[in-house]
Amino acid sequence: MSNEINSSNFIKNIIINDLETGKHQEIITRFPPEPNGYLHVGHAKSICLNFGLGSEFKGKTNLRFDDTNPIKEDTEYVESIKEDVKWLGFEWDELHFASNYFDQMYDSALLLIKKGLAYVCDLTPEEMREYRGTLTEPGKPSPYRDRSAEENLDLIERMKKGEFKDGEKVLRAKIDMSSSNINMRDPIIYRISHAVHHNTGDAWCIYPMYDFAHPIEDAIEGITHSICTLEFEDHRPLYDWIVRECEMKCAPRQIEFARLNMTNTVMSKRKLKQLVDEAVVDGWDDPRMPTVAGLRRRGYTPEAIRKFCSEIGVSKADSTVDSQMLDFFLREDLQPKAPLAMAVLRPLKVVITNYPEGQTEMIEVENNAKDEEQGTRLVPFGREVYIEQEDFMEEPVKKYFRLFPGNEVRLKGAYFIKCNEVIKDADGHVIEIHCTYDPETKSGSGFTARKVKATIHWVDASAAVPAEFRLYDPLILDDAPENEGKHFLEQINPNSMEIIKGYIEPTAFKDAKPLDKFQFVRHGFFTVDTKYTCDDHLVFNRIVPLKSSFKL
RNA sequence: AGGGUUAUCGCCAAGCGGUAAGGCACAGGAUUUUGAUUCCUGCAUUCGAAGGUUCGAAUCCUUCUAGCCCUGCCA
Repeated sequence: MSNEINSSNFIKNIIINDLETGKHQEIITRFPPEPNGYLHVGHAKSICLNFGLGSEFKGKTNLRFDDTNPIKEDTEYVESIKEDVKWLGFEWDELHFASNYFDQMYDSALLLIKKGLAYVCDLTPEEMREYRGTLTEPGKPSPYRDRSAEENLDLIERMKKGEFKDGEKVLRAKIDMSSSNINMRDPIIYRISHAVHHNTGDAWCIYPMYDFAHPIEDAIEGITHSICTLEFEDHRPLYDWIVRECEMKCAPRQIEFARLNMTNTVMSKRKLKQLVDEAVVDGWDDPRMPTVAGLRRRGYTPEAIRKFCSEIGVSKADSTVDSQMLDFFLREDLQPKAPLAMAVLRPLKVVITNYPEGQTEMIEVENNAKDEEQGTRLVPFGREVYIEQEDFMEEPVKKYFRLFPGNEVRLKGAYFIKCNEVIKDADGHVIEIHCTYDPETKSGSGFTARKVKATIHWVDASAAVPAEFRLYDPLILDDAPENEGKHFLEQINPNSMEIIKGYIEPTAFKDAKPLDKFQFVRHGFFTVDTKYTCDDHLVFNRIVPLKSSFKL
């Protein structure tokens, strides 16, 4: 996936400089997710950034699982992450697990102890908090801060052997309890956790903390540019301290950028997990989820997501990208690809009274107006068709130029029809309309004597295939002021999914497979769902509606 | 004695002392067998504010203001 990041950004400039000054001959980046959930579109930004930089500068990019906290991690997540990265179109040079470096990390911890730069601390979490100080007051040294290297070596060994319970002891780096940067106030670098790890099983009962593990992971892999999000800016001094004091051969450079925020989108792994755990959604791949798996099932394409990530840019300014931008790149990508087909979501029966009963003819329709190579197909047409309810108005409003009594419109690919009669049920609802057609107006015949101001889509009533259409709205209405302060589960839009039973023309879908994309005239872009699909009853997810639908 | 960081159009975002790119959104107009698409056109005398340096400042200096992050044995 080369040159999709074309625009300039500050990280690129740093890399160019590092290459030009000879600091590096080759750059190596990495994407380091913790396997504690599925990837979402925010991760896609990081993936595109890291892999994009790697390929643009002909360097390397690793996929590394930052699995240092066994209680939150699972192999289900590592598998899904691998799949999603591949689906997005990227290939990693090396695949690693932080947990495979546990031995080296432990050795580094021993080194720190020997250098007098780490100590075992017996403070309870509450005491620890107290000793840490506050944002405006310095911390005070732990009473265990001056234990001898010998004693610390003995204690860490016994911690490793499992002689202590969870939380009883920790290993801390000895840095500066009065630092204005709280991360430097003797941060914990190892904690005890008697938990089974998805990769190392029960081999370990002490696990390194992120601040200690991450720089070591990067350094071991020779990462030149360690790209992370803004909230780690305060951690950089600690990152550099660890690399230096652990005497790593390679000194990766941490660079922070602003994480992706998008309007109407929940971009928090924790909240997304909650939606799954509390069964608010169908699973991580629910089409309403902003997860990569959800977007895929909804019908988004890797190309559109990549283009989006490259166009939104990379900076350090907190920002919220308008989700309309993603929609735009989706339409742009799908427009020439997805064949145009006819589907009627809310059917209204039209009887063409002067069309011979029992007669059927095949109408030739182009598959994609933008791409002639996609050819044409034959669609059955007969005396009774379904049109969209909104394409008929008994009493037309101003500027309405679709069907109404006395008006003539074209049925796409077929004939002009004129509405003569409106049939209603006992309650006065329109249930059927009667029209006449003009045989001379057949599509392609060159008829020019009269013009119509509208063309509407239709499906043949006897040949139409029932189908289900799922329309989606954002799960969360984060723009609504009345939602402010509410627990996020109470902000869930109860109408985030609308299920509509309608009809599709039979022809275009004979060989439809899950994830095939279609453009339904006037309704937008749809994909065949990966579930709930059987031979004669397809379920379509609406990926994105047309830019602006018919506003009256 | 808190520290870090950000601020360019409604939303993203280039710009790095030589006189404000681009995209999204929006608004007009043209074409259209779907009011979509496509196609033109318009859209920051101004860069958070105020001073200063300079022939020249979004870019340099000073002060101020606002937002975001940091007090997990999470990452």
